[in-house]
Formats: sequence, structure tokens, C-alpha cells
Amino acid sequence: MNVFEHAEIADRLRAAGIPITLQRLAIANALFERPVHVTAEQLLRQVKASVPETSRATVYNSLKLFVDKGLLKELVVDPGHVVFDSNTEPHFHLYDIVTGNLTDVPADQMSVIGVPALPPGIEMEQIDVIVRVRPQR
Amino acid sequence: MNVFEHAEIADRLRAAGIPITLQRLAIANALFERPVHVTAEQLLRQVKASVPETSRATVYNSLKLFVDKGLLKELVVDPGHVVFDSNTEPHFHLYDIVTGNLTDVPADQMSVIGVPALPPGIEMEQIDVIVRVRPQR
DNA sequence: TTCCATGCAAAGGGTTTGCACTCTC
DNA sequence: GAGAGTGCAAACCCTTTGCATGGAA
Repeated sequence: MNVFEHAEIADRLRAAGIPITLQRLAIANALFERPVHVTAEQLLRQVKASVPETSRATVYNSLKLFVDKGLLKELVVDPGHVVFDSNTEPHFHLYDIVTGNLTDVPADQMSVIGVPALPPGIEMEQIDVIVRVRPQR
Repeated sequence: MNVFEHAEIADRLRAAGIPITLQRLAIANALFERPVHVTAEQLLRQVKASVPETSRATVYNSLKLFVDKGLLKELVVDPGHVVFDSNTEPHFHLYDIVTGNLTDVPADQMSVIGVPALPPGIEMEQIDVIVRVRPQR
């Protein structure tokens, strides 16, 4: 992959206040070229293919940074199984607890009604809706 | 705790097709005496206080068994942080991503509208709604 | 020069596994 | 005796951390 192909991705990082580095650009390319669901490990493999001088720690650092800046959503689908979702539009997820397959539910198929009362001094961060499914047994 | 005080809890296990053992009874008592949110580790400590001949592996085995039998819900709130919920009624959760505090949202405050289209051969298992909150910064 | 970002490898924490022992049926 | 259930400890997996290097401002 040519990391310079996608100037708009670099702009996206700058707009979020993230200093550009070679590794971050490679990671951002893998994530934002199209909406994806990936684990840290998958991403590391993928990024190393184009920029081998990328370490596991850097991938984790960058992922955390992108999440903090709102470019990415972190989905906890299973214990010890975090998936990063580069689609930050409101949507829900279908997670197959047997195969691990994760897909989006379009926003027009489901919605969440109502807002929970929050204790004082507490603010809402995000609402996760995960529909857990499995092959019929 | 006297594990023989609560005969109805033993009945609940039998009704679910779970053979009774001393450890399972102690674990079930800790879980079902009242609705609780606990981690495996908390549960282990708690159960050991009444039945010291209980191992970590047995706690994990029993938790998995109870979840399979529908007596318990598994909530994945954070990577490497699973909470077991002995309230199996439909309800949602408020999770403080900073303090780790987990509380219930009464069913009358929120609801999920709509059912996602499922691929053929796939059945729904459960819907998790986790409202992630944090102290105002 | 002063930061910040990075690579590497090791540590960490929670969960699972393997194996031998014990108990129940 | 056969099969489950259990205890113990080690193995495992993914994530985080520490530290020294390297590059940018």
C-alpha cells in the first residue's frame, strides 16, 4: 500500500489534532480507507505488511489515541476480544458468539428509546448495543 | 453462611438440570440470594469464606455452567473485565468507564425498538445494551 | 536541546487447561 | 468401576509497561 495515496486520511488526523507519523499514517490507512472491524492483532499484521517498522505497542498506542480523538469506536464483544470499528456513525452490532463474526445493523432496523437518568456529575459517553446471535442448534 | 439455609436455591439448580455439589451450592447462594453484579474473582473470595475447599477453576466452571443454563447473564463491560449478573430479567446497564461502577437501568427508562434481520440459520441469543458513562471532566 | 513517538521485550491480569484425586451413582 | 466434579498450578492470550533509541520542532 502506498501510504501517500490518501491525502484526505492525513488531513483527518491533523483535523483531530494528531501529529502525523509514518506508523500512524499506515494504521490510519488500514482503518479509514473503508469502514472495517478489526482486532489489534489483525491490524498489526496488516500494517506490518506495508510498514514493517511498526511495533505492537505502537499499534495499541495509536488505537487508543484514535479512540480518544473520536475517530474510532472500541467494541468489547467478548472477554479478551476487543474489536475496533472505523464506522463512527450511530449503528448497532450483530455478534455471532460461536463464529466471532461481527456485522453492522443498519440504524433503520433498530433504535433505542429513552435516556436513562444519570447520577449527578456523570455524563454519557456512548451507548453500545450488541445483539448476540448464534447458529441454530 | 449456612449453605443449607436456602433450599429454594438448590431447587433452582435441580430445575435447571445442574447436579448439586457443595461448591455449586455455595456459589449459587452467593449469586442468587439477591440480585448481584460480581466478577469471578470477587465471587471466588466470597465463596472461599464459607467453603474454603473451592478453587478458581471450579468457580469459572460453575459460572459457565450457570450461564449456559440461563440462570446467569454474562456482561462484558471492558476488555478483561467480565461481570456476572444474577438478574436475568430484561434490563439495561449503566457502566462508569472510569470507576468501573455498574448499575441497572430500570426497563421503564429505556427500550430497544425493532428486531434486526438475522441471516438464515442464525438465532438471537440476547441483546446487550450498555450505556457507558463517566464523571464529568 | 527538549519532547514526543517508537521498538523491543518483558511483565501483567484474568481466564483456561491438564492432570491426578475424590466422590457419587 | 465408570463418569463427573474438583483442586492445584501452570499455561495462555491479549494488553500494557519500562526503558533506551530516534526523530521532529
